[in-house]
Amino acid sequence: MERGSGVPANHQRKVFREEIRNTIREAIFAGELRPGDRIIETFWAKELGVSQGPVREAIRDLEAQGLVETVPFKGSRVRTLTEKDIRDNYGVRICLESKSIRDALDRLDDRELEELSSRLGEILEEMDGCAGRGDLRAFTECDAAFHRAVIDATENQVLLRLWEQCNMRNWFSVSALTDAKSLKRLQQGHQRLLEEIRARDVRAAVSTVEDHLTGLMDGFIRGVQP
Amino acid sequence: MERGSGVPANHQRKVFREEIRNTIREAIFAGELRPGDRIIETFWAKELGVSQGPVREAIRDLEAQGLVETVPFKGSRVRTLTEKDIRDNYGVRICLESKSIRDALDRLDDRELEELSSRLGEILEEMDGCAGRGDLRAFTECDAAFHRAVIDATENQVLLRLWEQCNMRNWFSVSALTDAKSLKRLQQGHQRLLEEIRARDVRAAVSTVEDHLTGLMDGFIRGVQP
DNA sequence: GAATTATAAATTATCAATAATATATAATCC
DNA sequence: GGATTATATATTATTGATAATTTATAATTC
Repeated sequence: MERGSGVPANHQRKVFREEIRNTIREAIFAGELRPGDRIIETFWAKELGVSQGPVREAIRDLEAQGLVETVPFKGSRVRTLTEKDIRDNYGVRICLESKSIRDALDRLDDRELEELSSRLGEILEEMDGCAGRGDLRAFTECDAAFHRAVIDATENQVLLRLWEQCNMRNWFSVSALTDAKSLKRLQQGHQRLLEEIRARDVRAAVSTVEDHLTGLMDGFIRGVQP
Repeated sequence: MERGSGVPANHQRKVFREEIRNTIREAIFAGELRPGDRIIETFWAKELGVSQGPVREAIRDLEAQGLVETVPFKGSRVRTLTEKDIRDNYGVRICLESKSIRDALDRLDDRELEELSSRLGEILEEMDGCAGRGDLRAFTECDAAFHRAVIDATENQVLLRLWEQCNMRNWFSVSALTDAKSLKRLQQGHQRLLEEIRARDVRAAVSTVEDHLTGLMDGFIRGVQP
């Protein structure tokens, strides 16, 4: 893990911890590290050619993100999600996303709403492509981008920060929603949501987003608990 | 910072990081560290007789809690809250607390609701005492305990975790609500809230909690931006 | 004197080594 | 043989020292 030479004089200088965090997170998403598996500081230090300290910090970051559980002096493990964990999570996420729709429609004027709609439209096109070729990974990114765009429109940083902690996009690898038909259906749900947002129909949009997220949740639960 | 002898063989062993975190947080709440002030790792290490590492981790914790901002290689500062930050924060908090009321009333049977009510009643008594003697600090603790009790009743861990990140109890030191009269009024608001919860009147309770939190927010904003 | 470049000081980021703690394994006792 | 105690091993928590980086100060140039 070299540094110094090739790295441009970037102002927001990268720091080991971040790279390590991303590497471990990738290992989790890729399924190399499965729920319940231990994450051993010294192992990753050796693996990545760094010392224990930065690895520790990276693991703490993942802990704050809810991906990892740590017990003092015993160590860290990839968090195991129970069905209840997932339900709790989606419950809160629905709550936050409903608020984001209300707030966004409240504060955007017609021109801004049109901009948002066109941005959402672009995302939907890409999402459609992902659904067509059954690319779950990319689809999940689009899905996150869609919902995030609405939250961004509220310009509420706190809302964004908390939402990121309970959008479980990262856990997609265990999801059961893999077939193209499911993805296509999901994409159509977003299409409908976009139209309702554009029409400033808060009630309908909130209801649609609730249905959508509940559906995701069910797929998730089936994936985790087969 | 001794350890070892007096500490009981507690299963959830304390670790330096936590003590340090609490100490620094106290310094922030007590106003020793004001918004914008730097938090220097080596200073606190010397101050507390520990090394730099645990202090670093403690600061990272505070960062995750939103109390501190860090830029790589430059250091950490106590976060400065703008009026917008506070509004965003309370907006989300209202959202989460409204959900907690709905969910709690939804899942508790009559006996459980009675238990919750009596617990809330106890807290209110203590709160009344705090208001009487104008003890803002203790009052704030009671206030947090009250709202937290409702959230605990939902048994939704995610809700609890996110709520803790946007309950700004910790920032009370800059609050303008110091006179006994204000505290008394706040306490009465909680009394009313308790009655509405006990009566399972979701709509009224949600409305009351919105008013209450909005009032807190206004006091907060006045305190920050005099 | 203003701008620019060197130098020094302060601070963070990382490392390598050690202490503290927990878990696994072997030895002992009954 | 099963329970209990010692021993060894693995891992985390902490330390003290060093490298990397930024900020402040002095020297230089025009």
